[in-house]
Formats: sequence, structure tokens, C-alpha cells
Amino acid sequence: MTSAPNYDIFQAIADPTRRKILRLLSNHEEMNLTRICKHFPISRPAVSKHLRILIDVGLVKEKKVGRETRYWFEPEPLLELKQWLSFYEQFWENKITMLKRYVEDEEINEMNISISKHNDKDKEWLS
Amino acid sequence: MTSAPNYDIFQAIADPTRRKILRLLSNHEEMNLTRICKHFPISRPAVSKHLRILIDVGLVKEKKVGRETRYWFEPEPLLELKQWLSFYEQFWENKITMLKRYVEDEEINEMNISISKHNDKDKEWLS
DNA sequence: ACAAAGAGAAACCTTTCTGTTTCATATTAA
DNA sequence: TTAATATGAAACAGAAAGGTTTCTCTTTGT
Repeated sequence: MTSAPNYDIFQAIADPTRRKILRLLSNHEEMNLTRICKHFPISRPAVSKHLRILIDVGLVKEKKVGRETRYWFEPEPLLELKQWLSFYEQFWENKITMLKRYVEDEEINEMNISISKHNDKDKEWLS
Repeated sequence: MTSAPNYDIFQAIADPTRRKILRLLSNHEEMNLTRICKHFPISRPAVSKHLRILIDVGLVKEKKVGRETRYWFEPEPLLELKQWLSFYEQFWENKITMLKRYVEDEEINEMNISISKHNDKDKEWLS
């Protein structure tokens, strides 16, 4: 229900503790806070906050069951990461493609130089 | 030459500016700082620091050419990310597998409970 | 009815990020 | 040799991250 922070997937998986939580949850249908905490040397509220962030980006879902809260892993948001990564697959998969880009770049470089003199606002920003 | 910080891939790509730099470099054989800066609304030293972090994790390489420094993209470290992601592919690729894990989890849960009573130190920590 | 268990919220503290401005240094063009 | 260009380094500042302790609230077991 807290909405302010607004993390993204990249930030969410940047922390090793959160990655560990994901791995843990992905191997257990669902777990409550106390059980998750058994796997970490940090305090319960600390783990709770990490979970909150993971929930924020949709990687974890929660539901109340009596006095406890059950958490489970939701893989779907990782597709965004996969998609981001897929762009770079061309670079390992075939060096030919990479080489091709490099050759084309010669022309692109020239274009940028001439364009930027008159239009220095190709500062797309973001992504 | 600065070695202290020691970032990892996950942190390196967590920042949107750094992701943008990667995209930029991957489309240009090599670029110097000034040219890279044209694409961002932040100061040169700020961009320089981002580059330093990317270099730290091996995603960017640099070389001095006269008075300027040329930077280029190095895709190899992204394989670690790909590998990390590959673990989770089972969850989207076939829901049957996911369902299978969930069913097996019933037993796993029981095991954990009985084991944790006597051996509460399955706190692997990390990864 | 009450103590114990399971969690979330709040307040607070440190360290790390991200960015800035200013200064210094090495090349290069006139 | 001098001014301009390209960058790195240092010192600083504000905000965000990650953690802690304490308090409160709800649910459950006796």
C-alpha cells in the first residue's frame, strides 16, 4: 500500500540480499516472513523492507493468512530484464554482426558530427 | 587505476544513465568523453564517474589517444547476468515445470520444518 | 482472558550514490 | 609559446539505501 519509492527491476535485483530472497522464494511455493528471515543474518524489519521493494516491482506477491503474511515469487517482471538483455545478444552470438555494426558506424559517426553542429539536441535521455 | 569501490554487474546496470551509456557505446565503435556527454544533461565529471564504474565491472574498455580517452563497449560481462536470468527461465517457459516444483514443495516444506529444528544453520548467505 | 507469535510502522543512524564546482595536467593548434 | 581542448582528481553536498531498535496491533494457543 506504500507507493512513494517506485523502484524498477534493475534496482530491485541490484541488491544481493534481494536476489537471494528471490531464489529462496522461487524454490518454495510460499513462505512467511519469519521463515524467510531464518536464511539471513539481518533483522526482520530489514528483510521486510527488501520484500516490500520486490513487491513494489511485482517480483513478489503477498497475502495475509491469519496472523502471518505469505510471500511468493512472481517471475513475470523478469521478462523486462530478459528483453533488455536480448538487445545485447547480438554482440556475443555472432561477431560478424558486431563487425558489421562497426563498419556501418563509420558513416554514422560522420552523420553525427555534421548533424550535431546544427542540431545539438539529440539528447534523447533515458533508457 | 582506482580499485576500492568494486561494483558488480547488477549494480552497474541498476542506474539508468549507465544503461544509456552502454546502449550508446554499443552503437558506436568508440567514443570520447566529450562526445558521450552530449547525450546527457549531467556534468562531464558525472558521466566520467559512471564510465569508471562500467569499466570497473568490465562492461567498458578505455584507451588514451592523444589528449582524449576513447571508450568502447565490452559485452562479455553481461553473460553473468544472462546466466543469472537463465535460472528463472523455467518459470515462464513452461508452467508445467513451475507447477511441478510447487507440488514437490509440499514435501520440501515438511523437510525444512523437521530439519530446521535440529539444524537451524542452513543460512547459506549470498547469491 | 492472556501471554506468545507474526508483522508492519516509525524514528534514527551510517554509508553509499549521484552529482556539482573548482583546480590541475597533458595535448594540440595557431 | 600560448590559448584552447580533453580529462582526471579532489572536496563537498544532498538524497537514497540498508540496517537497527522500539512500539503497536492482530491473531492464536492455553
